[in-house]
Amino acid sequence: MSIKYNPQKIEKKWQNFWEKKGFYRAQNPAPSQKRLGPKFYILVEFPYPSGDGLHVGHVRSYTALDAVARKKRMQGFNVLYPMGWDAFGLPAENYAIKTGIHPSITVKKNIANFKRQMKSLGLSFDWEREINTTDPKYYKWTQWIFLQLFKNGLAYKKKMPINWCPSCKIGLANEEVVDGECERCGAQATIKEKEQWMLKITKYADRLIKDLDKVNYLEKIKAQQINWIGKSFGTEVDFKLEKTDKKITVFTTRIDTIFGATAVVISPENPLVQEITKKEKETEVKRYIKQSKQKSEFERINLEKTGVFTGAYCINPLNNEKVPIWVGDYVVAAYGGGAVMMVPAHDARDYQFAKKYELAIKEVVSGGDIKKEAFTDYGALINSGEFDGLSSEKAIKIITQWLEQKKLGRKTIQYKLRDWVFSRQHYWGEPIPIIHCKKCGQVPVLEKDLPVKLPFVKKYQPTGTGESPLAAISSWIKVKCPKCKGPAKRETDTMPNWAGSSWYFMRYLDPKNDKKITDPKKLKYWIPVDWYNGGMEHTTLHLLYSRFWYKFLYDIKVVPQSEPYAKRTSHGIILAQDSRKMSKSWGNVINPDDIIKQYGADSLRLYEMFMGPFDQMIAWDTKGIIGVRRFLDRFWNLVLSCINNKKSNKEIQSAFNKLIKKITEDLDNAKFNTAVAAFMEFSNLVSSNQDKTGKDVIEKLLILFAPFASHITEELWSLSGFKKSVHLQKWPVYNPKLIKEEKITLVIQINGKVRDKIEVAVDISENKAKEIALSQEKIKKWIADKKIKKVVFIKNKLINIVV
RNA sequence: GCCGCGGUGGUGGAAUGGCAUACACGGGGGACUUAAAAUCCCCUGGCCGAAAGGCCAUGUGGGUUCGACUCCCACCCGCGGCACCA
Repeated sequence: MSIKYNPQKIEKKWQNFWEKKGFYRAQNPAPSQKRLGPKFYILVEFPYPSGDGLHVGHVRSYTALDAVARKKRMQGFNVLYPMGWDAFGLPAENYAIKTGIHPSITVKKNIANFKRQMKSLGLSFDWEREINTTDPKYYKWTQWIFLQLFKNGLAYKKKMPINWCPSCKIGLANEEVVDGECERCGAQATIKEKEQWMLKITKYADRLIKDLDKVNYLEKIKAQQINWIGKSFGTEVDFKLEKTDKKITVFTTRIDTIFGATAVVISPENPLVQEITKKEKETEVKRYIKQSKQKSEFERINLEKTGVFTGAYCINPLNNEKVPIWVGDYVVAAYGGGAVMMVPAHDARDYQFAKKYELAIKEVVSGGDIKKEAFTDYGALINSGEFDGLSSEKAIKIITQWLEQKKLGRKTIQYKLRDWVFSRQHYWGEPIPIIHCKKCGQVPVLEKDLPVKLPFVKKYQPTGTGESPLAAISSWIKVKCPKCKGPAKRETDTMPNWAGSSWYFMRYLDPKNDKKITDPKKLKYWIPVDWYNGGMEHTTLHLLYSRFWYKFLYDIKVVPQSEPYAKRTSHGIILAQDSRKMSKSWGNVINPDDIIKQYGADSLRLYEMFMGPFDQMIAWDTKGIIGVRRFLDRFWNLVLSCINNKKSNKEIQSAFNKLIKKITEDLDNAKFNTAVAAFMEFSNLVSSNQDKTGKDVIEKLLILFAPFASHITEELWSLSGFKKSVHLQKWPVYNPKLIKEEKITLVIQINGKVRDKIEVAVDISENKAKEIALSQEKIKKWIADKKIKKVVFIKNKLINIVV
């Protein structure tokens, strides 16, 4: 064995070679390129280029899908596998506050590092299409989409509670609030009302659920999205206020229990509170509302349910009973109108509330023991007048119809999904392209004036008023109103992190187009993304947001389909060796650079695919990577010792054809771990049959293995004397004839237990098999003088003799 | 509480109705070496047995089936998501 496997020596060489040759550039369709082959668009989530560099979790997703991309190219597909940078975000801004270094400089540095790391892994990204969300040429189009949303009435401003740190005097993003405290200074975070830009995602709630039928996402992803949107069918009922024409409308999914409603409870935020509260109760109610405003989210949810009587009453439309109206902060303001009917006998929360305030508990559905606890199941109605005896299911239908006829209620659908809070009071984000004019109101920036560039500032410190740092740059703020040319002011809020990533997959198709967001022809050719992989944590935010934007773009005829991603998978996170999360503070972070340096990129790639099922969480184990490296060493020697042999024998050929089948299928099904295991298994077979394995199989084996270990295969391929890259070879196709066995091992069972195995010709008949089986010494012993009751024969698998 | 996923050797895991424990790690033994590392070869679920062989074992308890890790029912445990959503 003359040459030794030395990844450090060969990997860089081939990475440079591939880059120079431009193998991985996707071809856009043009009239002259008729024979491009079918397209295949593979997308992995682009990273936020943090100062910490690439995480082994990124590597897991990128290398697995890199293997898929490489295989698809070899199968003749025109593959697009792009990469870019989701570079707006708080860490860069916080770093700027600390050091005064502009975020764009930090980001540039981090991107260079990420890119170097990705290249050192031998990933086949098409770097010609690299995008960066903080590039004005990119965010011009993010702003453009916002303008379309605004013009179509889907972007609006509304007073919303935001997290506020009274010590830093700054609005906090949800992720900056840890256990109710400000992440920076540890002060108790409070709530502050502020005007916020909102996007009307709720308008798309139903379609976002329904269209999941059209796509191939992992079931758990679909389930989580459906859950998050939270569609529920129910009834709205109007409770007339006593002695007025006003009414309170409540939402319920259990209209069958309305005869048991002993109070109506409205949330403290409900504007009706002021209107209805009786004089004598005013101080008490005001005090209560003030108190609940000071409560943290945690307190509101976990402490005892509380409330206060307003002194007012309304009328239950079913039985005309007088029902007291209470204010309670356990009622969610933003859901179902912020008002509920309280049915203590049949709702656990209402039961608790009623016990505390000694309100009546009236049983109207039989089946439980309401002295002990609320009965929340369906049952037969009692104490419900003309509806007595009906089942809950029927009563829900009939009572709703009754209400509809009398115009006192209606069937309705509620969603848990809320509109998307789209404003951030931060510097490092896309400026929202709106101009405020005293005369004309909110005026969109003219499209020809896009992008609204983020101005350079000297101070990134928060302003203390809750406005973004942009509010301090008067020269930037002062503009002419595009409509009336009068003096006006720019919007100073910026967009959230999620903005740039909500449409980035479109820009890869046409990254340099400055006339259009993307050429429609290219959209038509490439979209949908054929396979999108990313983290489970993005299911309910990024994935949903981007589907929403895409559907909107479809509605305004910018894109040709209504769903952007045909298939979505998710990789499990990689924990540290100690099974905790990798974190700098724990000191258990694995840096891909170190692994590559020590074991080579191919070992890292292969290990991350081999470590366990792709979608499952798993702990890092450095022992495992040593095992993979050992395998590569053996593989190297094996190839070199067999590559000049003549022809493989039947057994090897048959095993190899099975391997082709397995690898092809496993890659399509994201079963990377078993694919790698199959390579190991086949190598073990070759290892003990070296003289029977020839170049016919070895050459194809290199091709088959190239998507996984892209460097070692390229080196061995070239050592074998080939000039053209292994990655430009055709993907092997298995020969069904060679896969078919001539002989099989037939399992003989007695009463379902394996007692013997025999080698027989394939497709042996039942009678023949039975004859042979019964003649086996071992089997004779088991049967002895017992009577054979039944014989089950499964062709080419087993024969089971029941005695 | 609701939704989803999972529970298999000492460890990561394989097998979705038909040979349980592939592949790898770790462990044990041997070869090579003055020695060690590396490498190579053999063994490695538990129990009984000298061996042949047998019995037991896929979270627990039932069921369906000639046959169950796999399907059905009930339960226990772990993980992830949502959660005062009426």
